[in-house]
Amino acid sequence: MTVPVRTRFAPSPTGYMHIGGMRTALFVWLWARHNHGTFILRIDDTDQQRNVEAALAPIFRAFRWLGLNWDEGPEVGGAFGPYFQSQRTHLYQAAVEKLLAEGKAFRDYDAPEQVAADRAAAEATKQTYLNVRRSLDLTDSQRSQFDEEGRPHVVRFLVPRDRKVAIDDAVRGHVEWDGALMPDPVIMRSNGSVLYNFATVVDDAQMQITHVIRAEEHLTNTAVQALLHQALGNSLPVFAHIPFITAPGSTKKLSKRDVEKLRNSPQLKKMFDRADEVFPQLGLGNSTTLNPVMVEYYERLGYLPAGILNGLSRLGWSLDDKTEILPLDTVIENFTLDRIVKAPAGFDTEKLQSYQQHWMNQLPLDQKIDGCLPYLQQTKLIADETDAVTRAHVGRVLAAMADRLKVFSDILDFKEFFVADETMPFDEKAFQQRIRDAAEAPGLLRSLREQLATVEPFDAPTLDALVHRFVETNGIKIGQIVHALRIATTGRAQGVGLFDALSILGRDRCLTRLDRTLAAI
RNA sequence: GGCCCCAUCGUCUAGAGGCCUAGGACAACGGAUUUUCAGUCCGUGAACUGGGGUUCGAAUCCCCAUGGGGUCACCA
Repeated sequence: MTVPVRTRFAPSPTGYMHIGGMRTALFVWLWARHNHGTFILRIDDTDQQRNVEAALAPIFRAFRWLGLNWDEGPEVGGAFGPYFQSQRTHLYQAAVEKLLAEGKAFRDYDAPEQVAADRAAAEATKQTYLNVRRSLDLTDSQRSQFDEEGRPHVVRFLVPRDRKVAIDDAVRGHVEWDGALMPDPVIMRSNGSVLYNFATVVDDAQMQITHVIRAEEHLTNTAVQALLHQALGNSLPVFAHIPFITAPGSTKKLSKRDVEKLRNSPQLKKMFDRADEVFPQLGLGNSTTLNPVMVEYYERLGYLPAGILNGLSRLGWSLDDKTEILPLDTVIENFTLDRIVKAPAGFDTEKLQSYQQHWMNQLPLDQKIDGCLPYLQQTKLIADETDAVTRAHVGRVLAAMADRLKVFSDILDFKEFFVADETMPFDEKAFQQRIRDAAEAPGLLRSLREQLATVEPFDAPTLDALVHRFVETNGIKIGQIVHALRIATTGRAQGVGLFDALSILGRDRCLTRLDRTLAAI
């Protein structure tokens, strides 16, 4: 009989979802889905923050955005709740009592200063620090006296120092530690609350977690946790420690602080700059409020879940020797723990970008429109109420943009199709170079304007033919007119295909803009 | 420093003794296409950390060294 797989991800309410944490969560989720098992979300809020709800919102938001649904946890409930550690104290208390009663844990009355001194002494002599078990030698009367005095104490788990602990990690293989080298960990504070390392063990057992999949930094904790499970009479879950993600161009774990330090690295600079360009327009702050370690950065910039998921899946995992493009279904079907790479993976934002581009290019036009409309609305480039005409216009712009749309917010780089003709800004430098400084440009534009006024129909192929004929008739090179025409009608030196741009704008708007240009020379 | 983990192109990775004169992707570089930009197509350069074993044969197994990293709280 095989036991149904139950996995969990246990975030603490930090106020944002870390992209590396998201990768871990994805792997945990993937393993559950691959096995048709259960994925549980459990909130590690043992250190009682003030505003758990607000700090949790971005985390739930990230899961929802990527479509990583949880089967048990906050908001959905489940048979093993509550799913907030802060509401499970009775379970922890009971477990502590049990260990105490069985002599597997003890009350430690040593003052914190005493413990610190012990530690310092060990360090001074370069010895492995082991807590001194003074309280174990207390007589019963001394102990009851201490309790009567209300002397503060912690509860420590009594590590069996005469043996080793070992686990068979699903990604790292056999790992073992020597109990003789492990200090007795505090499992309950003097205020009666328990520590994470202990709560996790109690929760994993009570929630019948079969696979503890988490980041590598927890590997060391596992020694204590395995011992604790044994002491509590639990069977051991399968552990799988996946490597963390390193910051781009670094060998160190990707952290929020790290990324701030790297904001001027070649790779990340673009990401920060883009945030500073786009987020202010949307009223979302800037690269300080939302940076590339946060999942929300990608969501707000208009990345696709498929792109992020593909990128995250390939960070420390691969299907085979050549498949890069992976729809989620394919990953679910093929995801196994033994294919997780043991070494840390560098977070490569450019590769992420390439997955994103692929998935964006796959997206049907209609969905591109849906994705872009909110950006145009939030920046007042179009009205909040979109009618069919607006929708069609956005569709034409997007069709012309083609591969130029990498993320939805890129639509904001093509404002020329949405701003009023009378106030459309001109790129001054380009205007100077291609129109004012190009001796023949004004005359050519004037004469071309006459032909544009009457040409029928006003569509891209016709305009294309018209301009080429114009070039021939006037004995000029095409470069002598297209640049000027582009700047005159769109205000910019770059953009979509010129004739697409003209036809999208339509005759009237083109003429108006041309007139403005001619008047500005 | 103790304990633990890790080690293939710049980066993500394939590789579980002969299929490897080490494959793919991103990035880089060169060329082609082009009215700009984006793209597309073709091509180029680029790696098994070092040293010992084991073996007929090692990127693959073992040992040592080196390097990188994680962790050592009444944080999670």
